[in-house]
Amino acid sequence: MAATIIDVANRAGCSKSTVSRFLNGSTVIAEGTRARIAQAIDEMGFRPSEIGRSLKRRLTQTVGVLVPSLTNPVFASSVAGIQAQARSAGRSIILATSDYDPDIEKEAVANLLGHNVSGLILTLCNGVSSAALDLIESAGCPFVLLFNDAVGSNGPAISVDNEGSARELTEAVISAGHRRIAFVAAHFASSDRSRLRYCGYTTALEAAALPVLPPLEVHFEGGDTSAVIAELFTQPDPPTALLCSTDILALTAMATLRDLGLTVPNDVSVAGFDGIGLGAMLSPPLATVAQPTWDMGFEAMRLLSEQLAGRMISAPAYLPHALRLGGTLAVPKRSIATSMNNNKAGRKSDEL
Amino acid sequence: MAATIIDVANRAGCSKSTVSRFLNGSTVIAEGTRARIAQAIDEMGFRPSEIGRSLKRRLTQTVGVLVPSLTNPVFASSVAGIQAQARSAGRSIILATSDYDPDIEKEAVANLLGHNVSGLILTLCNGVSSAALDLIESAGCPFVLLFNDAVGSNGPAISVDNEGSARELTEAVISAGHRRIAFVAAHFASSDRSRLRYCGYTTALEAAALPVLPPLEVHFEGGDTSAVIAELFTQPDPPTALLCSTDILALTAMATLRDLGLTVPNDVSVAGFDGIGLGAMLSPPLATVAQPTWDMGFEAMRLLSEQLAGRMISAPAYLPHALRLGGTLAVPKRSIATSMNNNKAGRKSDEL
DNA sequence: CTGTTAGCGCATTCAT
DNA sequence: ATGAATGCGCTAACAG
Repeated sequence: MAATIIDVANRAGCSKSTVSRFLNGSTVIAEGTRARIAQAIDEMGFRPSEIGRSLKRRLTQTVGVLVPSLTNPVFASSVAGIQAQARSAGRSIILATSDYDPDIEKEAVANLLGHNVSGLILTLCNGVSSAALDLIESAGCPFVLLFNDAVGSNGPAISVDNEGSARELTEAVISAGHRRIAFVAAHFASSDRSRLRYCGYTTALEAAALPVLPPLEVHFEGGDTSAVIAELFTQPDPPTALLCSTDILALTAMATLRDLGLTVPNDVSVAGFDGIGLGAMLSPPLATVAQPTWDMGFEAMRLLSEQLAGRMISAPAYLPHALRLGGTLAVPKRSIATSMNNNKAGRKSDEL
Repeated sequence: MAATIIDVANRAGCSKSTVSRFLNGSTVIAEGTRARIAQAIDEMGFRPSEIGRSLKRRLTQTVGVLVPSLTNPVFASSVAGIQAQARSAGRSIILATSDYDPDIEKEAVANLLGHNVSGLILTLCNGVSSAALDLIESAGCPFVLLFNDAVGSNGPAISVDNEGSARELTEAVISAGHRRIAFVAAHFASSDRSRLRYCGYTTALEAAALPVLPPLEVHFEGGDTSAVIAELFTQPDPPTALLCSTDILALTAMATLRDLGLTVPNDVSVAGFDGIGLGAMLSPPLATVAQPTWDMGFEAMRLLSEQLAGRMISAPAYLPHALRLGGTLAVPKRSIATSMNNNKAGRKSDEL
C-alpha cells in the first residue's frame, strides 16, 4: 500500500532514522543523502503516517470539536473559524455532533478522547454540569468551551454575554413601547444559552415592572414551534413582541405568524438571537443580537493552541456582541392603551 | 496519563491479550476474568486507544470529509448527514474545507491521507480533473464523491442531475413567459456544479431559440456579487428573470435588487439552486431546485461503508431533486425601465 | 480459555 | 552525520 519510512530509507540508501531526521529537521544531514531522501520521497509519493507518529509522540495533531448541530449556521460558522485557525496551526479536527442530547454528547466525547486528540473545543448542552466534561477533566485533556460560559474557576471559554445581551435586547423592546413580551426558548435542558437568554429577559422585565411570561420551551429543530406559537397568538391578549432564543426559532416564528395572517413588525415585533447572515438579508431584516460566530471559533482554537503550547494566557471570556435593532422590531401599534405611561412611544422604528 | 491495556491487564490479573479479546469480543472468556476485566476497565476509566488500534490493524475507523465550505448550509447539511450515518457505523470523521481553492483542496486531501483515513467523502472544485483525486487514486484510498458527478468509469458518486434540473428550472422560467433570462454563477473554476447548471440553462434557452447570455461569474462568498448584479440591472434592456447557481447567490441578488428599488417577483423573477431551508421561509419563498442535501451526505457515507466492507454495490448516482416554483418566480409584468421609476419611492419594507 | 510473541510506522535515545 | 535498537498501545497469530 502506502510507502513507509522504511521504503524511503531503502530507496535512498540510508537508515530510517535518517529519513525520520530529514522529515523532522531535527539534525543536519549531509547534502548528498538529503537530496537522495528528498528524491525518494517525491518518487514514492510518501507521506509520513500521522498515526505512527502520534503513537510514538504520545500526542496527536488533531483536536476534537463537538457542537450540537451543523444545521444551525451559528455552529457551522464557528466550526469554519475553528477549521481556519486549525489549518494554519497544522492541526486537523475530528468533528462530532451531539444533536443537543447530553447522552450522545458524552458518548461523542468518550470517542473523541479515544482518538487521543490533543485538545477539545466543545459547545455543550450545559457547561456547568456535564457528564462529558467530567470525562474530559478526569482524562486531563485540555479543552476550551465555546458558547458555554466558563465553568467555575478553570478552563477557558469563549462566549458572549448571553444574559447581559438578552437583557439589552429586551430593554430595547421595552423602550420601543412593548408591554406584553413573550419568550420562545429552545429547551433549557439542551441549551444553557437558552436559559441564560431567558434570564436576561426576565431581568429586564422585572426592572421595568412588566409581566414576566413563562418561557415557551420548544424543541430546537423540532416541528413543535409552529404549534406553540400558533396557540399563543390565537388566545386572547396575545403579546405584541416575541423574543426568540435563536434566529432560527425567530424565522420559524415569523413564518408561523405569516400563516396566521399577522404581519411583522406591524402586528407583532419579533427579535432573535445569534445574528445569522441570512437574517440581515431579509426584508425587513431580523432584529437580533449578533455574535461574531466565526471569530469565536477562530479564537477558541487559538486559545486551545496557546494552552497546548503551555502558554496559559488569560481568556477573554466574552467577545463583543452587537444589537441589531429595527427591522422586525418596531413600535407596537395596537397596545397604545396599555402603554400610555410610555414616554418613548413616539419613536420611529429605525431609530432603534 | 490515560490507562493502557496493560494497566487493565495488570489490575485484572491477566494478560493484555485477554483484555484485547474482551474488548473485541473475538473469543469466549471465562466468566471470572471477564468480570474482573470489566471491573478494572470501569475503575480506571479505560478507553482503548484508537491510535494503537489503527496502527496495528492498518486501518482506522475514521473517514475524511472534504467540503468547500461550512458556511454554505448545503454543505453543512450534507456533513450533518454524513456524521449521522458515520456515528451509527461507529466511525469518526476528520473534517477539512477547501475554501473552493484547488490548491488547498489538494493539500487538505494529502493531510487526510496522512491520517490513514479508511475512506474519503469529497466535494471537489472539479470532479473531473483534480490533483486531489489523483493523489487519492494513487494512494488507493476508497472514496465517494458528493455533489460532484462520478468521474469517468470508476468511483461512486452521490449527486443530483445538476444539468438536467437546471434545464427544467429554466424551462419553467421560459414557460412563465420570460424571454430575457440572465445567469449568475459561482466561478466555474471553483465549482463544477456551477458550470453544469449553466449548461442546463443554455440547453433550455437554445431549445426555445432564446438568447443565451454569458454567465456572470462571481466569487461564491465574495462581495462582488452585488456590484455585478447592480451593473446588470442599471444597463438598458435588463433581464426579466435572474437565475443563480446557488440559493445563497440568489439571496444576495435579491437583496441587491431591493436596494436598486426593484421588487421580486414583480419587477424581476429570481430563482436559485439548492433548496436551503431558509429559502422556503421567506415571503415570497425562493424558487429553486431543492436537493436532499442531508440525505445525500447520509447516502454517501452509507455507500462508502459498503465499499469498505467489500460490497461494491452500484451507486444511485443521482438522488431526486424537486422544483420549487412560484414565490420569487412569476410572470413578467412590464418593462424594467418603467417599474424602476415607479417603485423607487413607494416600496414598503415588507414587500419582499 | 489464556499467555507469549511479534510487529504496525515512527521518533528517539545511544552509539558510532 | 548516521545506524542500531527500543517502545508507543494495540491486535493477531501461535502455542499451550
